[in-house]
Amino acid sequence: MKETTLKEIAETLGISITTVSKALKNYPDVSEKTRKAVVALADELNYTPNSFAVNLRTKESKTIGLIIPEVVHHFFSNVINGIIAEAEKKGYLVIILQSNESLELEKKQVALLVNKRVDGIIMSLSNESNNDFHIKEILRKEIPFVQFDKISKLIPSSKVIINDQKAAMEAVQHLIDKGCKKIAHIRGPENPQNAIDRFIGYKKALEKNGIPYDSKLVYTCKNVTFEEGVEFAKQIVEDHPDVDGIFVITDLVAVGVLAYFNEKEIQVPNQIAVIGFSNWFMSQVITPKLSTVDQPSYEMGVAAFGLLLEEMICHKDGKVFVPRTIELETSIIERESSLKTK
Amino acid sequence: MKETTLKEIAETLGISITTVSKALKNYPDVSEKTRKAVVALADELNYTPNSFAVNLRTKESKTIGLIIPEVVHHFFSNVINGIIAEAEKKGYLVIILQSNESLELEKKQVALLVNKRVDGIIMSLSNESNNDFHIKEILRKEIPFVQFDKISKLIPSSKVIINDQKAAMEAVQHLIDKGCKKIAHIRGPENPQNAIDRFIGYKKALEKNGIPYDSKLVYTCKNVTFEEGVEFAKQIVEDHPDVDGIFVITDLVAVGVLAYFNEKEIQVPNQIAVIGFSNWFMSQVITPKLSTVDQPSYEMGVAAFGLLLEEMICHKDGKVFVPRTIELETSIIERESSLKTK
DNA sequence: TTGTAGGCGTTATCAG
DNA sequence: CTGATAACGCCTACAA
Repeated sequence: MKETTLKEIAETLGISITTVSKALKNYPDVSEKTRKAVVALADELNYTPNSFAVNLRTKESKTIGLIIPEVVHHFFSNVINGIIAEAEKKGYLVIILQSNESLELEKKQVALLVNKRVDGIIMSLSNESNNDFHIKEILRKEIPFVQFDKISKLIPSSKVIINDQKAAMEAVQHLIDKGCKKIAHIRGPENPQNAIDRFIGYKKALEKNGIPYDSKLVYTCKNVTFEEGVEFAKQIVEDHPDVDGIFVITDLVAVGVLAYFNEKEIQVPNQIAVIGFSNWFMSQVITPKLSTVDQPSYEMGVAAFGLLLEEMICHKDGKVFVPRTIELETSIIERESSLKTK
Repeated sequence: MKETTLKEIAETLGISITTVSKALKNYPDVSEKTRKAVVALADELNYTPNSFAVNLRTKESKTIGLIIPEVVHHFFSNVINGIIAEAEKKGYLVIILQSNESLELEKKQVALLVNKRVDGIIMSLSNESNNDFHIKEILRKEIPFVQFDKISKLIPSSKVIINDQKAAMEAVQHLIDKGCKKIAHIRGPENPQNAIDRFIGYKKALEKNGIPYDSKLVYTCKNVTFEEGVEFAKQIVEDHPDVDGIFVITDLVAVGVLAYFNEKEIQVPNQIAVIGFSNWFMSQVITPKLSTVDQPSYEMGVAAFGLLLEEMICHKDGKVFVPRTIELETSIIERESSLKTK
């Protein structure tokens, strides 16, 4: 299917390409008559500018890249949703890549996007990733860049985050308020900032309430899976039969914990209360319904694109952009799994 | 950040752009000596071809578009995953758009992708969409095109589907085998082909087993939500207290049904057995665990990209491509919600 | 073996 | 008001 070009319109109308281009872009210095003729013919031939050529001229692709660790993930798919919705409103399309929590893949994907000359990149780091060269390279190339969720504090870019420490503290405080005396923590991997911060929040909450911290009560996920939740739940009741509360890094793992307790008929919340993190849809439909920390995922996507857009505009105008950090509010969602009745 | 170009390399080396280009693409007619010099300098300057220029020359963007009704959806996010993984392997990037089940949005998005000159489009139609002009336009423009899941049979393109009729028949047969005598069906909206086919499968299964079809036992979702599941469950027990089995269009709605039954302490499966469709992750962690039809979502994505790639290659070579349909197998997953004990 | 020239389709500058 | 010309960066006949 041949596409119509400016040249064709110009030739059939017997005028120059320049004039056609101007007419279609409503330049003031085109006579009304020729403008109308051009527009009419363009409509008739269904003319649309060749975006490849426009890209080359303007050095813009009106496309951004998004790299996330996992697509099949309630939190991330909500973020994706926020980003693509907002991007589309502003005339940008979004290329999505999944790093699979692999640093190697992530590096390749950054290279792919840089190569593609996307106008900007939004990213949540893989668990393996940190202050690495490939990320610095994005900044060095002056490509507008926003981090969200799993960020590296060392990278001076805009960020969209929540206050993981505070949220975790509130979650643990919630358990304490409900009467828990000995609280275990199933934490995320060593490296990601949010796992670290939630762990710190857990410790701070204990400290604040005069509960001694015991490192034996902390269990560390490798892959943050349902299965790990099942396994750690088992270990916790075996190792520490007197644990009466668990703060879990994320809902998926917490659901594994509940599954084990259901199977073993361990009473939740009365014997052990459980609170998760993220407020997955799933959490409100399982039995018992899971208490959790609500994290505004869609809004994070919207905010991330907003920051990126600001930076892309500055970049285009040759202005200096000062990175900003947006911190969104979280809230405790109180459900059955933490409502002790005694 | 200025990018290095062929021109720069040529100038610093005092040779022509052509030679540089050839050297980098391993043309045979370049002396080993100059080739090495060029490659060395290119490496040093970190040269990568400007993809905008390459796009313009080759008329290829190595990018495909994907339009789906919902991103935050266990089935679709798995398909996305399959598509982007496979695409990346073959050197393609994927732009994702969400139609939100809106025909209007879908039309705009098709236009966006066509405009962007993606090399191909993969799509699952919105519920409102059918044999519409914007889809025909894709074919008219000879853009490689693959439909999956929610397809229009009238559009002559490649397709990746499951046999919804057969799968639904098997699901209902499963309920009958477990002893259900009066089976209700919560179906999807009127328009989408898969809702129609699952409904037909339901009827056929009844017929095959000599159970009279009763249109009053069929409830039609508008938006296919959890809430509709709750509401229809309520209606079903009120309208037909003797219903002993329900076949539900998809797991999300079925989970709503279970939630209502749990709340009202209606025994599942003994009083009413329930079977869903799609095998969401959620289905295996709720109580009771939901029986369902497993649908190979990741594989659908892989297959869809595979067909698209074939077509894109033919298209580039100017060969004729004959659309193909790949039908993937489904299977019944038997869990607690259909395991009557009497 | 190397280089020249033209073109992909659009946009911007500048002269008429 | 209109148009010629160059440029974006790369690719590829074709000529030298």
